[in-house]
Amino acid sequence: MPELPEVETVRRGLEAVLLGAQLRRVDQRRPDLRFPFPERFAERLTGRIVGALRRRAKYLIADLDSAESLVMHLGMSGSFRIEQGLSTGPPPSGMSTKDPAHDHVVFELSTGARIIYNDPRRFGFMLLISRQALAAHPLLRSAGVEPLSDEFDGAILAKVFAGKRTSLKAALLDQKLVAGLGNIYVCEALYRAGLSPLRLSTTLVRRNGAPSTRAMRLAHAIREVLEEAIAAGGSSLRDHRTINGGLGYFQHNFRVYGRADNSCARCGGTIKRVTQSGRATFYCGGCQR
DNA sequence: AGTTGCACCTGGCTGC
DNA sequence: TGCAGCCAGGTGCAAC
Repeated sequence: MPELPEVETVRRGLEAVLLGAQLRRVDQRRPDLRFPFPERFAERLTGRIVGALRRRAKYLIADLDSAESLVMHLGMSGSFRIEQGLSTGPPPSGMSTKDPAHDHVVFELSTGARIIYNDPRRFGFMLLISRQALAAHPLLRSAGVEPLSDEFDGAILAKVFAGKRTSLKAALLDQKLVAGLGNIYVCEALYRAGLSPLRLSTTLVRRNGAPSTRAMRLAHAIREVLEEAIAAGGSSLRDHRTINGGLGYFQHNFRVYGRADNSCARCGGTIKRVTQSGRATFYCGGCQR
């Protein structure tokens, strides 16, 4: 599930129930996810009030009234769901009852709602970082430009691509260059921009460092695909769902991802699947150059 | 220093 | 039906 649009969708869903709420009880059900939980994790959270829920790159950041922030990453398979107080009996039809074996953290709120973090593969993690140290923390400090920020444009892309020896695919997946893109949205953005994922990233930079028109096209495509995905509630692959148990819809708008051997809607060419640095890349050999 | 490949983990799907 | 093998949204780190 979780690239930028999915994390943003989760943020919006959680914000609605979390903002201003007190964490009445925190149930940490195992010692670690990808990393060990922080020392006295539940204790440091219990009684705290959430003042803001932000996103930076693929991280969710909950600012607490204790001068610490809870930083969360969903990894590959992490998800949250919200249960309102009365959770006895069967769930409403159409809502998933995720397997409780992978419910690793349960936050009980003063409002009676429960927020449950589920993560089968346990590639996600949670950290507690003092707000003062937050900006300087390696995870956040090294994160690249936010693709939905005002400053994001072709010129920024040209700047971060300059001197790189890698393909566009690898460069866009590098969180230190552009924050929040993952395998799906990199494939989709490159398709929309008509650029081959195999192309060297430096070919989007003019000799004087200025962005080429390709760089501007790519910046536009990235912003567009992310905004559309967020508007659709993100993508729901496999069993991933939004906070309320509903599905995101953007997966129906994939134009190349997961569509190997289908024909391209733009040029009629055949969509290819290749492997780049160990990950599947989908693109149209006909119209992506 | 910059890049690539592997490891981390579980579950779902495919094909024999 | 059973099961081995492969694949998956991410990312840190070891190895070139």
